[in-house]
Amino acid sequence: MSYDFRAVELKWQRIWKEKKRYEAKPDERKKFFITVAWPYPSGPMHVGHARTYTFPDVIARYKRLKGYNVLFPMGWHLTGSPIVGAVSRLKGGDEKFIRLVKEVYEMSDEDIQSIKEPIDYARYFIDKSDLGYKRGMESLGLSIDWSKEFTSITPTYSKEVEWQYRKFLEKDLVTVGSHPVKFCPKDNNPVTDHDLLEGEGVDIQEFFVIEYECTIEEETIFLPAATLRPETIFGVTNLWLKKNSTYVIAKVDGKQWLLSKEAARNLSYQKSIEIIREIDSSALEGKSVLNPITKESVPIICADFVQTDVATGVVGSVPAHAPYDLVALKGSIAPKSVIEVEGYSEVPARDIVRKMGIKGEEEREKLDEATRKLYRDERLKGKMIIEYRDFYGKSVEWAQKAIEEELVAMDRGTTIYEFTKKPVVCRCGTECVVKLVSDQWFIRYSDEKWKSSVREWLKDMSLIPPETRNYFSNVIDWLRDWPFTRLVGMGTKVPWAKEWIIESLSDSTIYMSYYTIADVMNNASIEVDDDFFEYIFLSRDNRWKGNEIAERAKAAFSYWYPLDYRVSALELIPNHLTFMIFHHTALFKKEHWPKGIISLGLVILEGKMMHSSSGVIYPVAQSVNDFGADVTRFYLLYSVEPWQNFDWRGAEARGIARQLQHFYDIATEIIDMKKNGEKEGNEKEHIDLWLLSTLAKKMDAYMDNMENFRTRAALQIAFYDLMNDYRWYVRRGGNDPEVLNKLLERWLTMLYPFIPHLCEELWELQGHREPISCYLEAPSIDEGSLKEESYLITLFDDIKAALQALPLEPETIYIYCIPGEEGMIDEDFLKKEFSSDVSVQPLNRISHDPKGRAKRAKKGKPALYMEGRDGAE
RNA sequence: GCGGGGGUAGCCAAGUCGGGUCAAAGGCGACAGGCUUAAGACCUGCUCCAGUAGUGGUUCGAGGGUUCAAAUCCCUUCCCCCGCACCA
Repeated sequence: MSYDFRAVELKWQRIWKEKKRYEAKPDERKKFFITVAWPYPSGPMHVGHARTYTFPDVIARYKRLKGYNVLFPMGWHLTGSPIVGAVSRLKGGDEKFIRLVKEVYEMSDEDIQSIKEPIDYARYFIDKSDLGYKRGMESLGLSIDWSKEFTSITPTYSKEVEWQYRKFLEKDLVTVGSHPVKFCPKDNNPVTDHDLLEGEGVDIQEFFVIEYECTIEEETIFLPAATLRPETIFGVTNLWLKKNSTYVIAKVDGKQWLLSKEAARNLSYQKSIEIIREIDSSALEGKSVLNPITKESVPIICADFVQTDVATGVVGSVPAHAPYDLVALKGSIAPKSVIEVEGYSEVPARDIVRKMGIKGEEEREKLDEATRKLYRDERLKGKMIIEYRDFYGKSVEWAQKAIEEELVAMDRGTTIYEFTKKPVVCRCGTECVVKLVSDQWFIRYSDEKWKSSVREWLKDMSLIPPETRNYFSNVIDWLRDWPFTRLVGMGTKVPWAKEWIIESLSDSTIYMSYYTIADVMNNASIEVDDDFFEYIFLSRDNRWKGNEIAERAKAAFSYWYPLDYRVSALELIPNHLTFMIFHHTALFKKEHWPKGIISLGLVILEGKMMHSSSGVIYPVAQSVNDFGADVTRFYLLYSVEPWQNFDWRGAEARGIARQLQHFYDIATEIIDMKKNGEKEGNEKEHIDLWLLSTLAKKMDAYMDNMENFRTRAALQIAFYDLMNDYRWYVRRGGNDPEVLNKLLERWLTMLYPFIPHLCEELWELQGHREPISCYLEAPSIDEGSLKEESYLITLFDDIKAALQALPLEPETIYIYCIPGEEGMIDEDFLKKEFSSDVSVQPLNRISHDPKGRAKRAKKGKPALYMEGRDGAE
């Protein structure tokens, strides 16, 4: 009978919803609380997301089978700028984006018209669109408790975020400082990589600026040379300015600097700059400047290769170690070596220029490469060879730091920021600059005390897969202060600085705690404050004590918390997952710190990365439509373990549909046998005992895998292994309806977490009134039947293998076995299987052995001899 | 550069921690046969090479080593993927 996946799935989804099957309330049972990263609904839900959410569903369903009271909730992450950006692109008539939205996201003109605010766009992808997340999750049959749904901008939740950050302020875990960002001068806003036309992935680099004093028209002017290698200051032979170019004299943080015109503009986003007058570089050629460290006087020289739009437009020249400088000087000034490095002569820059065959300063690509290579070698292996204080013999890295400190101390050094690659262009067409955002707030993850408490807790956490432990530990080590405030996007405002918004990763670190109380809060209309959270989370007595809402929330929190498992992605370990641990340790009592983290791998589509923005996606809605929810779920879990990367291939999904259909057919046959009352209550034969015993073994293995989240291994056992066992049973003549129904009962239970609709349906057809549960106890194991059957299977395989190498049709198969083993050989079965006569001859009763094969018989492995139909062997 | 993961038969992917039972699970694909009016459905078989007997040979990125024995342990080397922070 053809099984209608969709019809049955919709039926059960309706029943689950009507009976509120997955709404979890505290009770006397053991609890299991699992959460998964809430989606950011900025586009369609695709099969990659489907795996992320199906995996915890499988675990949740399994835990329910094991008798746990399970909470598996869901919410929506709306914080941040992409949704806001999408809406402005929609409204601004961005053609490329509108085409994507229409063709891939299936938005109609009306849909687009209806979107006025960012929240409308988010809502569209939550539950309005067929491709939306909530619909996708429901169509997959996820056992989510929707009564606890909320978003990251739900007002009461924002109150919790505010509480969290005020606590941080109190505990001195936040600090204010400055931070460089990519910035569009026209939009007057920071830009993210997604907002860029050009320059995606370009980094911001910190340059050190050395101020060289110079007297110009009787004024003291500083020439700020930007460099990545301040230690080479000992080898500076001259300064470079761009030939015939307009420079300016400007007041920068109280001092007079000479800057290129472009630099003055760019740097005005980092420092206070007041331009005094312009001056052409030619007017400065030949003047000399004072090296602040060596006190030497070196000349200013103009050259073409200087880029006025990079850094300051003033460059220190170190011909011994900088290929550009060496080439540009053309030997007019002798290089001064300051670093000695293995594999190079006294003037390393000359070596590499010769080796790479660089002819002139116009060969920029080669010069850039030479610069990179030389810098790497010198930094890694170089030693300082200058006689200055204790510098001689020290590493380049050490010297760099020492010089920086010294220059800063003598007020001749500072830092500026610059892109690693230019240009960086905003979507609006304007070239971006590096802006130094002052009064940017940071979370002080660098705090050693905080780090060590996180490290301590990490030891006790269950981390899946185990390799992630190391990863976490490294992340904790190199985690720096995190700027958590933004100027754009949706989110919660920083309570003490309302012009700032708390950015998306930073407002989602402890939201799991809110799930525990979300249903209470969703149905209450009260104004909460910090005290409220102090009371329910930390049991600090205050005016909320005795308040009905607060008491209910408190009870729910105490019951559900801590979080048992957080399900997320491998790529979130360097930020979100680690932040979560940090924040919990800082805010909650130790008994409420998260117990485990499962990090999932990514999903690719037919070998390609899926990106909603590129349109390379396979939406969940389509998969469910094409194959059904159970097939989609099964397929997402059967081929690799959750933490491995998964490649979605349509051809394989089709194969699964056939297999599940087949399973359905077998199951209904078994059910019909029972209905027809065939052979009820007979004494159990060997093969019946074998089936139940092997089933019991498989159940053990299944549970061992499920407990360790190896869903793939568990599913392989629960489906394919049992399918093979079933086939073998039937092949061996097994047909006891009672035994088969027992098998099916367990089979359905084991498969239920993976393909719940199909299992519920068959469970009902089998005549059960109650929902599937508690059928995970295995039948007893009859070791004897297992042993006997495996003897026969080995024999069967041997005969098959031998026959394969022979071109004959066997007339008689002679089997020579150790005396006593003959009882395990089912002659009738072998006769039937090989359409041949079978003669079993124990070694002490041999009657026919023309080739003397009997002597090859071993314990557990009989010897064989076969005679063909034509008389010939 | 730093950190993490990985390279297994036509493809995907187990196995590697705890060497042997590994020519190496499972799936997909291909092929053959069966069942059928027919089938993209199902069943059986087969898919490194050789073979008139359950076997032999050569394989697990490359090279070397340890061992009676290595896909599995050690060393060297090549290649691929991911993260490195304001992106959710």
